[in-house]
Amino acid sequence: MPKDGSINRSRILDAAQRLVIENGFAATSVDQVIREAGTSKGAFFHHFDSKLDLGRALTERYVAADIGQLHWAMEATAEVTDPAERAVAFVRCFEDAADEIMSAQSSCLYIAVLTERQLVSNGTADLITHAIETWRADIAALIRAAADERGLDLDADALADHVFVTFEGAFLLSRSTGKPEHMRAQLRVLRRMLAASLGVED
Amino acid sequence: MPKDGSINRSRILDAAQRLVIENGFAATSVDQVIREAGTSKGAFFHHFDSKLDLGRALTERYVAADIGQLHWAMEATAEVTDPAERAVAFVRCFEDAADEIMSAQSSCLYIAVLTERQLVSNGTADLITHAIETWRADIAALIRAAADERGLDLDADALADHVFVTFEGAFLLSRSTGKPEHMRAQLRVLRRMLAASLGVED
DNA sequence: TGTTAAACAGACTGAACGGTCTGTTTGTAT
DNA sequence: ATACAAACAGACCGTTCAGTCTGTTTAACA
Repeated sequence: MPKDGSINRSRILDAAQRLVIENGFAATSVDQVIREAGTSKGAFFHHFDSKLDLGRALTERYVAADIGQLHWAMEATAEVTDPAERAVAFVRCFEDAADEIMSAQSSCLYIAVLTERQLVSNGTADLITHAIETWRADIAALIRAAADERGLDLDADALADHVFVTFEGAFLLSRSTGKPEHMRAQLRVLRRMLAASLGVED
Repeated sequence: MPKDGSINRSRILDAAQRLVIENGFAATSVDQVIREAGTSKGAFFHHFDSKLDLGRALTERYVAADIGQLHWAMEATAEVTDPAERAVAFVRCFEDAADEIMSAQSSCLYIAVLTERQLVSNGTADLITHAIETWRADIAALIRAAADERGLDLDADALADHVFVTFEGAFLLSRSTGKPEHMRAQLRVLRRMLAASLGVED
């Protein structure tokens, strides 16, 4: 048996993720990735069939981490029994973590992937859609419960999707202005608007 | 004097805009653009110094149209005297126009531009930031007036930015899922949350 | 300790890229 | 008519790209 290739594979993915988020997918070359990862062409094409396959693998890993964050915030607010209050607390989780998130990554991989037509039409975007639907299902369940309890009439699915929308929109706003603090501000706006919509006072 | 080059220049910009929004900037080649525009390399580099210069020109034109839409919606709601109600009506303008917007363009040029590092660091992103700030100023003025009248404590600038955030986030949501109807749904969510925040009843 | 197959290195290739250059067309002003 | 400069066409060039190919290294197991 040979040596463990997963370490090198991870290094390639790490380097590629940084480069793709910063420069875009098409603007990132395989040579750049292997240079940054300190490896070779042979290693790269041993682990990935093609550059598009790298994009898919990159997205797969990113989606898993993304869904991990969803579950983390859900568990962190499990103690809050009232669903409306929990929904607000859920958003507050990310608001509190916003600065940390933005220092770890200046933008989001999803934006780079969804920009590239090749990745959208080869099924990589479907992985992102799966993440979106997972977030939607969990959050909409909270919102539906809150709406039932409080007799509110609202589109739970669309409201749930607005969390994703706020994240991605705020990433773009931060990227354009060069001000990462927009993420925190936008999550705060979302939380306060959500609280107002669900009738939760601050 | 020679013939009018602005027609050809516009055709190049039109073709480039479609291709860049659909495929991304780096993934769009100059040859593709001139083929689609039915012109030549000579014409292209007569009108634009480089591919990056095309990106800048593309963004300049797009920003002008974007600010045009802002002004259109402001004028269309000029009759509404109450600032809070006008802010809600302003969002409703775009909600009503959502399907039309999405059939004209499946995504937003800003996303493609902000994905590309070269365009962010060469100043093209600053043009987008100018659009963002123009929207912010106009909308925040409405919100501040509404907040004053109704004694509300809220971050008018961040709330105003959330319109941009919702647009861009919804573009990405639509792009990933392949469902343009998300734009309308997200603008509806924004309108209803904004109404709840400002104390405007539907 | 020799065998084996995965892991890796790096020179190489053909195609595609952005950009250049030379020459031709176009319309207007004289 | 002719001069002229902007508008345009397309062959061409050096570079970079994704991907290939040949050979070497690595570590578990017989």
